[in-house]
Amino acid sequence: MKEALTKRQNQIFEFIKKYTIENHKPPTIREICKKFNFKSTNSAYSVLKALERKGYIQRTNLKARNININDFKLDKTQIDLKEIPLISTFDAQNPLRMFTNLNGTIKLDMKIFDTLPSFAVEVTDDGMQKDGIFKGDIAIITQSLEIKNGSIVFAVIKNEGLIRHYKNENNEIYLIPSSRGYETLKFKEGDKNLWIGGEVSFIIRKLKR
Amino acid sequence: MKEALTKRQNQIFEFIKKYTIENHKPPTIREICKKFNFKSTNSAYSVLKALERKGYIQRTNLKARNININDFKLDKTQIDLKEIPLISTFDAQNPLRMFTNLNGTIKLDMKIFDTLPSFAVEVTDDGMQKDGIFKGDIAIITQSLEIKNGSIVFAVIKNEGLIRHYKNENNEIYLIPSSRGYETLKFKEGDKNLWIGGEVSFIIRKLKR
DNA sequence: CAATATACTGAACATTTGTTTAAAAATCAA
DNA sequence: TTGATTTTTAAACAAATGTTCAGTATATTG
Repeated sequence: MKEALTKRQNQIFEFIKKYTIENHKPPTIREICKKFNFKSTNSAYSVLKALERKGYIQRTNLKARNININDFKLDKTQIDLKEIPLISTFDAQNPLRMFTNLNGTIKLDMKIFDTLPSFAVEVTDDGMQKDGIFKGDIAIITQSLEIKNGSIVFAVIKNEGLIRHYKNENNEIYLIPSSRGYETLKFKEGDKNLWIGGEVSFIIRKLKR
Repeated sequence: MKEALTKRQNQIFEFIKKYTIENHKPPTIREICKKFNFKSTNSAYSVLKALERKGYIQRTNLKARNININDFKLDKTQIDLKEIPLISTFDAQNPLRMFTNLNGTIKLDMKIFDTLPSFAVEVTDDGMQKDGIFKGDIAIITQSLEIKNGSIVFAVIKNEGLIRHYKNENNEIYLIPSSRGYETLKFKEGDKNLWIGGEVSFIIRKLKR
């Protein structure tokens, strides 16, 4: 169990968490000072040292904005929402166009959906049923640079969107379903007809009715 | 419509997004240089200027780690949101007690979660895997007066919570799993050891990692 | 072709940001 | 009360980080 925080330490810790969630980066020491009307940077600095000693944050000396919050994902006090587009039209050749013709947006509670999602899309077939992903589910997609083999991705092929397992081998991209009755698709890397939107980070399914 | 990015600009833009997602803060210019083996900070710097001019990022002069990705804007309005408790202890004899010892709350966007949910609970076993409900999923429960046979319900038996199919026949309540290896449970109607919390209206599953 | 944008290097410079030291006041527990 | 810890101020310094200028090379476009 971590050592308890003083009132001031907790105030500053909460501020750091809130700032980080809202701004996608931690505050500088001087920004903390401004928030709490500190006249000296050492006011905030010494509290940071205490927070680090007690195990709430980790820092690297001399690096700007280098407060790393421990157990960031277990945080239950913060309520923060991110609004992401729900896309409904698909265009592999021009992915940006998909974001101009939306089916509205969804607000997600970042306490639960904690991977900086990029957009949402409705699952259009049962090709991944074996993985518990069904037609009609809403898939939350997180864009990432490197996608590992085996990851479940959202792919756009021409004007169709699909959820499939991803495999890249010898510059060939395979989109592999998990259920029978669906074909594995094969593409050359760089094929303009294929756009990998990102990894599926969450599934939301409506059950009732 | 945003102006298209060059290959290099896109590489760097993707790197910034990935870094930000993984580190909860944007990279410094020198960190970008290191990633791409640039010898001069201006190599990255000039690309940042291009990304800003094309509307993909926003920056503030002279601030460390001040790349703001335009897609990542958080929304703080609370319209159409409902906050529900996430329960983690179970007590069939005294259900109200479960709501005093919470594991926090979740905010749901009522555009998606549109059935007046009552509370949320983590799925504790794989007894409903055939229905695509896995251990670790978050189940959103909606209380309702009439529960039809076949509905998927959240039931509390003594001090344990379960997701099962519901069946009421001849004043006997059956809790039926969908996967092999799990037993059907049978109760007399009115049994104090059983509390039906409501129907499962949504399932949220984290996939990545 | 010329003009323009992109992609980089190199070196200095400016500003922000983190760090240290010294000290005073406030708080809290023994 | 006494002593330890916390909180805060103040000032100077060190390091990181962003910015600018000058220049080369390559591709792209009209």
